[in-house]
Amino acid sequence: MKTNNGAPHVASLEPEYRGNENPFGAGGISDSGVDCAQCSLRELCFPPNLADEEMRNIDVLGGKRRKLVRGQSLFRAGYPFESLYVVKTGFFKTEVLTEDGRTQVTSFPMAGEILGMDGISTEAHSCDVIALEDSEVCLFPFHEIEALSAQMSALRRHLYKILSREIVRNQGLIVMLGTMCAEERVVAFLLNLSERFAARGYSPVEFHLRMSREEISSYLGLTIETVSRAFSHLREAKLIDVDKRHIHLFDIPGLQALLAKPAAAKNIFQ
Amino acid sequence: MKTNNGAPHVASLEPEYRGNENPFGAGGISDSGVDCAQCSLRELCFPPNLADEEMRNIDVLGGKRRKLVRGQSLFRAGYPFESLYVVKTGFFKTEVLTEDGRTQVTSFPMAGEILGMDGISTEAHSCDVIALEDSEVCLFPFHEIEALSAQMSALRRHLYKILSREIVRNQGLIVMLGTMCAEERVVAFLLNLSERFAARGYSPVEFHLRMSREEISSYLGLTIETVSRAFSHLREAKLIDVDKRHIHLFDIPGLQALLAKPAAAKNIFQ
DNA sequence: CGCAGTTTTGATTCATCTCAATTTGTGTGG
DNA sequence: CCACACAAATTGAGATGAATCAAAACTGCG
Repeated sequence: MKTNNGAPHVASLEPEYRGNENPFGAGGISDSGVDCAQCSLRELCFPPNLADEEMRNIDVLGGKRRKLVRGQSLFRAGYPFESLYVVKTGFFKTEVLTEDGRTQVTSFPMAGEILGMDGISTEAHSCDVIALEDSEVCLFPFHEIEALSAQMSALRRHLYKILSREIVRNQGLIVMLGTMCAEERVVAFLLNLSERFAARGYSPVEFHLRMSREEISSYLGLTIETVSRAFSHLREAKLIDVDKRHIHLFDIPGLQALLAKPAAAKNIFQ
Repeated sequence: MKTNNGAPHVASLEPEYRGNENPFGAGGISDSGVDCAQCSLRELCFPPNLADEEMRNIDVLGGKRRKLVRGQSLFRAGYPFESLYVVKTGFFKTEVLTEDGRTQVTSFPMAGEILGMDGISTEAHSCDVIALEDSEVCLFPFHEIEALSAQMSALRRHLYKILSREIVRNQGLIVMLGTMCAEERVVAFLLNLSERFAARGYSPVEFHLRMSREEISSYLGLTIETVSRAFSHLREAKLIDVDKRHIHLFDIPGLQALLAKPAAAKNIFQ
């Protein structure tokens, strides 16, 4: 985890690939002899310590990729579930839609994160996934993963863990929405992005937001104006600098401290 | 799904079992030759259409049960993950605890629902599970399930689906917390309980709350007072009757209608 | 350069929280 | 069985944080 403090190095997950406007279907899928064993995201996609032979199985599995242009959807709610996806480059949002017409952004997946797990349950997706910038995903047809997981216990356990990790991640979001005030939510959001950039070798203190205020506010269960005011207030407090979508965190411990004094002080006596 | 409308039949999930005050450890686990094939919860626990032979495998797996008295914890955050559990009788709450000392109830599991899936990811639990009344769970040591799932594709797929279903369930909670106002949350909570009682053959219109107002308000991200006022308001509107923990839903379509007109009307133009 | 969309900022309203008091329910011991 | 204390739930009044409404500033794009 290098930090790149100071230097004007902005975290950049700019897409390596361009073009491909095909909005749907199998279009946009390439099969370009991908080598998962060499992939820098390997430890995010797969269980550690695989034997060479096992890794070859996975190469067969993960031979396909799909490119998406900004704004394009990877899948939408109701689409039949076919694959899991790993973000190779770029940035996405997932948006949940309910029967009664409500909509909420529930995550902002980035490189190495897995998409599509919602679909396993009913064999249809329950959310939209949309690229926030030109992006690329690796495609893993689920029936193939599933079959391979019969023989490869490491893969099977990894799948169980990935699904469970998503459950725990969502629990964190639930607690945020249920217990934090507006400014705390914004801080939690920034610190979460910071950590995830850091884990990928980018600066945890300076980065570019790929999502609009609207998308942030949806994710945080707030209005655009409240998010904007929270940013301004944090800037006045010299904790961050915000210039449009460019974020600079001046004082991460200070930001963390804002989260550490919750109204849940009552719990001390439990 | 029988409805039992009208009749003064109150949903009763009273425990069949009593006693056993052992607060922890292996205490309270019985091995009483359970027969999963005959269990009325079978279709909730296991994949459908298992061959007899496969069902015998599962019987071996699920031979253990654990009884809990009201207030006792099945596990707590930080405990090493060992088993998945299925609620046999009774009622629970799951409570998530964050590093910064926040707490929130995230579900109220009842008969047939599965507990412990949060632990797979890190091999330690991330929440507390506490019995709201004297209860009993069936115990499935995860390493045994996991091993059996190598041979039994139906079980393996069922596990993937169960984990995915929990992800989707949490998404619903996220949208509720992110988009609904206080009264809507309370209505959503009541309708959710109603459906789950109905699915178990109990009355969907008349039931007893096992949880306190405090626990409800934590789950809904509100204060006790706001929940209480919402109950009173719904009673004044003749949609429900509330008497302490006894709930009677007079007008389910009317309640559903309260959820159908969200602030997300703006989305019409997207 | 101008126009549409996005973001910020300000003024006001409103929903929910907070604080406080009352009611109701529950358990205990005389 | 009743009196009492204690906990849970309701209700009211007032404070406040976030939403809403409105306008200005900024950005990007043709």
